[in-house]
Amino acid sequence: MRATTRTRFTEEARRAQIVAAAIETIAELGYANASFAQIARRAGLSSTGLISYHFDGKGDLMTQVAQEVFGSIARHMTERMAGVTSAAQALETYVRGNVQFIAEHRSQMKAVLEIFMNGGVPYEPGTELVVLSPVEEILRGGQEAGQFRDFDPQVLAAIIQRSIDGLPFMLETRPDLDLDAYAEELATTFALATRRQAAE
Amino acid sequence: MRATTRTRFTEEARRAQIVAAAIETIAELGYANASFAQIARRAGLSSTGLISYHFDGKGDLMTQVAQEVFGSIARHMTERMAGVTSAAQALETYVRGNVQFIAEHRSQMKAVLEIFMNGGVPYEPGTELVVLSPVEEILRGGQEAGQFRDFDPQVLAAIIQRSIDGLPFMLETRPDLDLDAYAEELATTFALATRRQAAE
Amino acid sequence: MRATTRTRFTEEARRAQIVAAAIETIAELGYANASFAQIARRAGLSSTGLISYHFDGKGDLMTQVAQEVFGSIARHMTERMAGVTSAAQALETYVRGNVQFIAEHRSQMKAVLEIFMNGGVPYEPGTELVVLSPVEEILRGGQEAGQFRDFDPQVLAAIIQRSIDGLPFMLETRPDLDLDAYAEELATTFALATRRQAAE
Amino acid sequence: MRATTRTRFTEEARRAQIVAAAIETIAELGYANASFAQIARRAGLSSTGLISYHFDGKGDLMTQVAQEVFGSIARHMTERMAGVTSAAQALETYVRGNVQFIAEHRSQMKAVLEIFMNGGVPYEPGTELVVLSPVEEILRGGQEAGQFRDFDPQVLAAIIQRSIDGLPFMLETRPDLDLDAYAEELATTFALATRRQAAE
DNA sequence: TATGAATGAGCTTTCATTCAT
DNA sequence: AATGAATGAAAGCTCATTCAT
Repeated sequence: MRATTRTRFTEEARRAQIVAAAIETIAELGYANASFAQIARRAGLSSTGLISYHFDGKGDLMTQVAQEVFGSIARHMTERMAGVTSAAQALETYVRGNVQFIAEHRSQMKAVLEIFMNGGVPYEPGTELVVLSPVEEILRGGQEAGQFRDFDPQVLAAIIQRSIDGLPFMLETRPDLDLDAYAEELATTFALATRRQAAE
Repeated sequence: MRATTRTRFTEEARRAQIVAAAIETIAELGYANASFAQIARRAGLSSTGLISYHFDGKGDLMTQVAQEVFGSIARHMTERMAGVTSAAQALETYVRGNVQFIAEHRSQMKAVLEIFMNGGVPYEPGTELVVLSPVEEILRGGQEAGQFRDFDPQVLAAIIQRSIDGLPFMLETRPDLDLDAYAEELATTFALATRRQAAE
Repeated sequence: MRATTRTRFTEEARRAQIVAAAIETIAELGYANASFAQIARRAGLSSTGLISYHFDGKGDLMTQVAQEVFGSIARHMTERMAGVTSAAQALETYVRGNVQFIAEHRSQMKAVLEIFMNGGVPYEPGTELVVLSPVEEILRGGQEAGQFRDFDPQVLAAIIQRSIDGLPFMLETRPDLDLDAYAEELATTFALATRRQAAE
Repeated sequence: MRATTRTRFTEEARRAQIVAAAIETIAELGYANASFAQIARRAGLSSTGLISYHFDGKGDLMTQVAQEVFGSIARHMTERMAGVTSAAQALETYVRGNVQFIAEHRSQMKAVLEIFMNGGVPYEPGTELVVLSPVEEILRGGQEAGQFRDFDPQVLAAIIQRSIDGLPFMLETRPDLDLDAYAEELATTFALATRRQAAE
């Protein structure tokens, strides 16, 4: 019994270690250059075969990387979104929370964006990796409660989400970007863009 | 109409054909899978060597693709931006013009974005491919003229440009998206986000 | 004796086998035609990729070939040069020893000469592959000891070394050349060419 | 008639021009890198196809290069060997004449040696490119006339010829080599090595 | 005679994956 | 569970040669 447990733990530890190395590799070299050889080197593995052994192909590894990061974000955001009441507050919290997470996990975000940009996650029907953006729900809620103006929630959600996802790229160009100011700018912009208008 | 005759191509015609095939290939398979073999297949070439014969390596081909598309955009936008007077009008024209161009050249835009996302264009000093985003200039001009509120022009420019660049990807998920409505939504959003506020 | 068993090779054994196959290939086809494909065929490898796997490029393989052969020569000659006293004796021993080695390792010598003729060994500063010709030292020593006549040691060294290096090529034209006679002829020739002259 | 003559002249002029460009190319880049593309570039041709048109393959071109150079040497040497009487004088004249020719035609010699080293001249039975070395004849004549000591003429001829052929390589290492001194050294060396010995 | 586009084979190298141990 | 040697496909690129014009 014990042995099995220990084995199981080791297995998972290995997988986690490989996932971490993959994140590091992709963030550093880009998706295109993130070969198993590079990942193995960073993980201190003696063979790329070990990656194939623990993961069902490259697509599987990338899926695990994405899930790992999305899990982190979800946990991070769930905490912050807890006591929120109004839609405006929810939107601001969402934006600020995301910016903060990205600031603290640059490599992870870079990696997961690289993977998505390159179609690294194989699409399997029924295996929805990403839940529909929570932004859209927030926006829809705000409209139903009469707090937000009339707009297409899907479009505005896309705008907001892409602003957030653009941060890692902006950080490459401007590594010393003031992240509080950036969050502030985003929050203001989307507050103005969503609030009910005086003339309405 | 497509002649199957074994026509002898002139250099320029072949280059144009290969560039077109490259755009098609990248739009269809993504940058990572756009190998010379795939491009040659789509162009009906007997050998990948012909691509190397006409272009000075893969980087050169990608540069040509980018220049071809950017040239198109530039011509398209120059026309539309001609009679613009106010900063607000400039911004709206810019957004609508871009959306229209993307709508009419989905593959081209997809291709050029894939290339840039993957660093497919080799950087040569002095060969600035892209002019600094005109959006930032518009925003800065609007602020100086007292037409726009106070914000970081670089940040807002990034938000706006990314909203526009996101369209090709959105079109993959929602191919029947109402593009006029999309443009309208973008124009409204950024008008609200940039205009001087009453309370200010 | 040659086992056809699909034996698993150890790294070093494979490398040695590939080096041997490379020597065979170069000796047979010349440096220009000694492609990885040809070498792999002679080594019974399923893929040229295996050579890239074991060696860091073609230059590395060629360097290994050269080192292998030079190591052999060095060991062979070190033995023979042991008890030598006079310069004349040293020169004769050097010539005879080299001829004997070449006679017994025709392919190796052919290969290494092809490699050097074609610049197959990439030059890395600090990695001196070949020691400066010992012939020159012998000649210089003989002059200083008053045993040899006055001549430019560098020029005569070049003549002597090229006579020796020419043997593999001569063996191709005359495979049944009497090597003892050849060595004898060389020894005599250079003895006469170097000794102090009566009239001097 | 005229037209034919003119045409024929043009044809030959082209061939000569290509041969000259080939020599230049090989001397500059080495045999391995002397592609038709490089040769065409140096000849100012618009197409490599023109080389294939004028020569029956790469081997043929290389043969023509070799013949061109050998013709030059032959003319150069025939002149100098004219009034020679004794074998010793013939040998000295041969050595000095060759050194002089090499000094004045470094590129040609480099090229022809590169070609031979790399087997660039295809062997066709009956098409003996090189006449048996004149050195051997000189040596044999000297022995028959009782002017030279007893040795294997073929071996000594090889030694002498290789000393001469080694000059272009030596010139690469020591471009400012004193060629008169070199010729002197060679002449002395082989005079000593061939003359009848006192004790004999 | 000359052009230059096209061909197809060849090159070295990298890759994810498999498999005996 | 882990190793590391082996595989075979694919990559970008260069080459000598062919051929319609």
